[in-house]
Amino acid sequence: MTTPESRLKQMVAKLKAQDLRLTPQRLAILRILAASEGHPSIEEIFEQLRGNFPTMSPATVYKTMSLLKGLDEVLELGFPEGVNRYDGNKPYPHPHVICQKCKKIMDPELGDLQHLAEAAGQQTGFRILSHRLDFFGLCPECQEKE
Amino acid sequence: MTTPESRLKQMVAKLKAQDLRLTPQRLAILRILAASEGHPSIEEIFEQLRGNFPTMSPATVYKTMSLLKGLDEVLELGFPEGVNRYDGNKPYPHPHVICQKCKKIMDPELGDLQHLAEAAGQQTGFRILSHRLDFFGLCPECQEKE
DNA sequence: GTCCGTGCAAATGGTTTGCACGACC
DNA sequence: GGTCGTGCAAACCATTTGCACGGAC
Repeated sequence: MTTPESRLKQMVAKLKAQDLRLTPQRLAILRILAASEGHPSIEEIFEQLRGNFPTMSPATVYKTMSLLKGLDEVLELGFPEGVNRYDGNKPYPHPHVICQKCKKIMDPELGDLQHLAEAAGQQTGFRILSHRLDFFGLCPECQEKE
Repeated sequence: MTTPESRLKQMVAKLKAQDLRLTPQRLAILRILAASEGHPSIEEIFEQLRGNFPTMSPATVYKTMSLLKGLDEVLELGFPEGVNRYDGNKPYPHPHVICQKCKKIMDPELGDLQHLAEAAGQQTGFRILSHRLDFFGLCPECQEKE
């Protein structure tokens, strides 16, 4: 089990190792990512930062998330018909369960998909490098409201 | 094994059953979808149609694909960082293998994911309704060119 | 003859980019 | 002090939408 504190240290260490600057804005974003149980959007992160950084721009959040993605310190979940979501706790591919109504996202534990990836690679001749598995449905709260 | 002809008939029947009009443009799009082994984009479909329909507009292709998606006669694969792709042969969720370089898409046969969907639903309390599984990597041709 | 579908053009909206000032190291 | 990061605004671009004409039934 990774704690928010240790996760934060990991990310800070990664930045320093790359000679990247640890600005107050970046540190604040890292704190949110390390502490967040959910899968925040750019907008949500931006709103949390506005209080402490009145001049904060969404562009800075976009750029920081792009940077962290390049360092493999955050997993980006892009959605063609919606807003991107980010996972700073498990920055590697893993399955997600997504509510079609309220957009809540959870992480089920399903074991790994290694055997599926190997089968897919063998059948097609592809060298498989990554994957994404999303389940779509209704969360318990949205089921009740139906 | 479904043939292009029978697949075309299925789609035409679905349109008629809904009292939707079978225009020459729609018929041409259905033909392309039924015959296509690949996973064409709107642009690719549009280009194939230009010859026969000089006045054809991309908007018509977009609207038709949206219509077919609503009828469950085509599977839309949306990509946040790229162009949507469409599968008219298997209009239900199934795994895909995608080349990161040339964007080729293939369908591996991996058995169904029913047990994974059930496990995900039980763990999270979600009612699972759909899913998407993509494997990303390099196709044989793009591996050689590295 | 009616209503739906087509096709042009304009709008949409999350994300990206350019650029100049300011701050981290 | 030099360079990188921030933040404003403008650009981007696939997709969606509005609207009026024309064709399917």
